[in-house]
Amino acid sequence: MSKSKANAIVTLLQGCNSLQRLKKIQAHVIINGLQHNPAISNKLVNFCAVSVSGCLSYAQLIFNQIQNPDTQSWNSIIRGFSLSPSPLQAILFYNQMLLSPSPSLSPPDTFTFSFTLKACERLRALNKCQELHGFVIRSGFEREVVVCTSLLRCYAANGLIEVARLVFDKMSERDLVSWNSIISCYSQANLHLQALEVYDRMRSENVSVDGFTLVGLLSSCAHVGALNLGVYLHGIACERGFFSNVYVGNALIDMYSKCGDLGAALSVFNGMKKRDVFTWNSMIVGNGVHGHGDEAIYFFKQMLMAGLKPNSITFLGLLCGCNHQGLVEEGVEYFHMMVSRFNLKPGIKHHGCLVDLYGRAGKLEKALQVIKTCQLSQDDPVMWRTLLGSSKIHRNVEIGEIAMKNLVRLGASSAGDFVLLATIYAAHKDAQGVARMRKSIKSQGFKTTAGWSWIEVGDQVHRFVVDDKSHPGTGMIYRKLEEVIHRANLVGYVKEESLVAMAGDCLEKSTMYHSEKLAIAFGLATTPEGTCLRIVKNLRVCRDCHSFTKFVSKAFNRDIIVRDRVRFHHFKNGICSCRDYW
DNA sequence: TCTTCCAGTT
Repeated sequence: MSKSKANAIVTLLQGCNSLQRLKKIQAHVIINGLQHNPAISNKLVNFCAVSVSGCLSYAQLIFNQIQNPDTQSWNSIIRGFSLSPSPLQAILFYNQMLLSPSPSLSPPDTFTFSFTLKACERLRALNKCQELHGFVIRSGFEREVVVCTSLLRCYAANGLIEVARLVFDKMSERDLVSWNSIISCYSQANLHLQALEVYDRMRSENVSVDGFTLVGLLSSCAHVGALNLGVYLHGIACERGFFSNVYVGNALIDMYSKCGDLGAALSVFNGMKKRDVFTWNSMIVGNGVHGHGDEAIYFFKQMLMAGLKPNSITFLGLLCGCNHQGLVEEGVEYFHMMVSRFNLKPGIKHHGCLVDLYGRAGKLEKALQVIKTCQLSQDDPVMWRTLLGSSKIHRNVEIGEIAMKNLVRLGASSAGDFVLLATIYAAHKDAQGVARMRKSIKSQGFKTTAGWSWIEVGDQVHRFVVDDKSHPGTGMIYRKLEEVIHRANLVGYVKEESLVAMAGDCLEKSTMYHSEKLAIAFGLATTPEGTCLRIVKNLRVCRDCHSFTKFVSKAFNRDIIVRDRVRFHHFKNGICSCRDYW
């Protein structure tokens, strides 16, 4: 067999772009007796496993015929399977590799570890990840940036973010991908403050950012409502030419709309040259959660005109918009359109939107019917809780009790649910009903979810919980709060005693120092006159805090935007954008 | 070779 023939075939393989053509080349390989030439086998496996999707079984066939696969061939087949729908195969090949008759001829290298770890990441195979970690250390690969980055991602995917951080901290050398990876791992683990802290460190170490960094950071800014930092990152994106990156554009839209600035989201949208489904969805969802149903519908229509196919998230955004604006007919129409026009099966969340849509509009029987006709919904506490919420708005005892019974049946009833039903009884002056609910709460010893609020001042995000005393400026904050309450009282604020307070010591003790009040006091004390305060809260705003914030916006002449668990409240001059309906 | 965006979740 001549060397030039082998070289010619390798060249042919390099230009090959289809399986059909590959099979022809393979025929030449066999005719010329080159099937055991390692360079050629390598190229063949690599081509099938990586370059053409769906050829993995063929790659495996060729691989099995290689008598003594070298490291490169093993890597090709492991990589192919690590990215495939069956990553477990990649791990099996890795095991085989270690057990091969002459392991010294094909020792695992950087590539082997990173591909196998990718498979572990996708499979959430923690044990294998730990085993690999040990081997990486023993074989001296822990100095390799790529291997360590793969390791940290693998730990993070398995929920061990602290271990991921440890791996990151111990790296002798880091590249931009490792920085980006730790940021995105934090962001995906909902540890947004940590993600933003990594950026502080990047800045102090003079590491420059790229599109990936920006996307991870913007996503965290969106979640904690860190608008100032988001705006700063927007500036960097424009300056360094990342604005044309569609991922960055989408992350910017999401950040602006989650931080309550839909105008800025729109201008980013308008400036984008390339838009994908994410872009449109971000606009539709953004308008939806702000209660701008008609705007969401407008963007949906534009999206169709631009030739894009909506997906299930598009419809969630649309339904959410219809919901907050009370567009019942439109919402129902879109719900049915999912199947009839786009062949998308509504999921549990779409049903949830429909229940909410009917419920808020007072069509409680219809809402109940939706739950009853969907098998999945009947066993979902969120559905019944939604119905209970609607029953409270419309003071419907009968449906409220049905919802409560089902929550109890599912073992999912919480203190908040009993409070809701108690409110309905109270509205009907049913003292016995209220007493029964109070008793249930006490006897079952429910705990409420701890509420917290963030506020961004400068480039720092400050977090407060109920009756928080942990902030370094606690003394100043509480003194300011006294002053704020006093000035709010002067313009008409009266503390609202809610049923929650009536229920006494089994629920939150004091509505005086709810986390948003502390955040507001802190914001007023530390920002210049006239600055808009933006607060993000994990729960719904309570009646008293809602009223308090309205009066504060008037007394201090400040715009205050509160993003609660479900929607935005924009307080201005004593009035809230939700018109007290939330 | 290692990295990214849209919902909702008590």
